[in-house]
Amino acid sequence: MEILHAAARVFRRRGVAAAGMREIAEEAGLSPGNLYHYFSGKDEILLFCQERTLERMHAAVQAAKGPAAERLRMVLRAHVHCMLDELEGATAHLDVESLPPKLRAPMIDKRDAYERAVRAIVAAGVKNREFARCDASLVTRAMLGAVNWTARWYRPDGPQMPDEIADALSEYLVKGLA
Amino acid sequence: MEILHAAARVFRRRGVAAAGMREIAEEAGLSPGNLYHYFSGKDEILLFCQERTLERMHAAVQAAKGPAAERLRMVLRAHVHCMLDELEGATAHLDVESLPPKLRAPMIDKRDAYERAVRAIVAAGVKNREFARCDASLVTRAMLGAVNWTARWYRPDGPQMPDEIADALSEYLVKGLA
DNA sequence: CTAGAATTCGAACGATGGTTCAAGTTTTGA
DNA sequence: TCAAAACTTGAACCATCGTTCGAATTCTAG
Repeated sequence: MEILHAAARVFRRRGVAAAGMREIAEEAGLSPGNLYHYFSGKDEILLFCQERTLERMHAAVQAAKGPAAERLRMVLRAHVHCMLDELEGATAHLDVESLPPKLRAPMIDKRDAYERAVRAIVAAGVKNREFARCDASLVTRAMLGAVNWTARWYRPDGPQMPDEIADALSEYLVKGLA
Repeated sequence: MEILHAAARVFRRRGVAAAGMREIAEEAGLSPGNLYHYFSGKDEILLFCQERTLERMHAAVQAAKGPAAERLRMVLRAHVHCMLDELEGATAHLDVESLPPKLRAPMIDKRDAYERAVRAIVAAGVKNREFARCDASLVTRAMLGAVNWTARWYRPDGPQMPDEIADALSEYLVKGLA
């Protein structure tokens, strides 16, 4: 859906709270009122953006095979690409609080499930001595923080491509577990 | 200033954009209109909150002595404490975009100066073989992302104290440089 | 060709948010 | 003691935001 792409660009440019329906409408090339023929409101637009991204991240977890270090690198790389490739990822983990409680709860569940999945990889690596002993929960949050943060500083016209960032970042983050 | 503490709590609880002057006033124990006797508006309140935190972080950089690894750990630990100890830190790096351009520019300068200072420690460590070769800029951003992210998931009633989080997190982040 | 459905528009509504202000109250200092 | 300064208030103002709606336009199918 083209509208979601447009909305995601505005969310990213202005921040979710500051993004107005009028600006989203203009970015998508239709009138403000017309948005409501496709979505019930701003909340639903945000929800769809977030679900899209989070499903892509879940898929990356499922697709990861091999030793824990390798799986972790794959997931983190996919996560970075979600954040940077299209301009949509930023709203996923980053603004769950903007949703009304009814929509927020299931979204948080999915986000937590993703975090648990990543943590499980870390824990598995610790168990078979691939990684040093560590607080898997804390380390997982550190990793996710580092990758989520890319959405804040990445500039498409910067010196590095998303792919290089994904490589270098995931390598550094996994290295800290050795 | 007690008002700044109250404002910071509301910023943290609701997010900067969703925090209203009326709620800040109530949290601070005075009337909405009275806020304007102490600050020119919401923007200025946010600015002061951010400056306070950032100055504390700069101070931590100045205070750090010893080998690069040790200095880095000290800075990161201080950064985490800034985020979690008082409830004020979260607005610092996290919502610079909410400021109007006039106030934002000098704020971004200070934030960038802090980032450069941290990066300088990383680069110094690489230069004297304390750390492995790496992209100092990227690694610095990864570290800052990880510590900034703590403000998102930390809960005062959680199992870990800020001090434990600061220790474990800084240790993991520096370990990735070995 | 045409009737019905789908789409599109933009003005208007109600709510909310930051801010102002005239008027009261308290504090200060001589 | 008392006047000036500082502080405090709560209502009101204005802009903006999400949303609604009736009407106009375009698309679709028989």
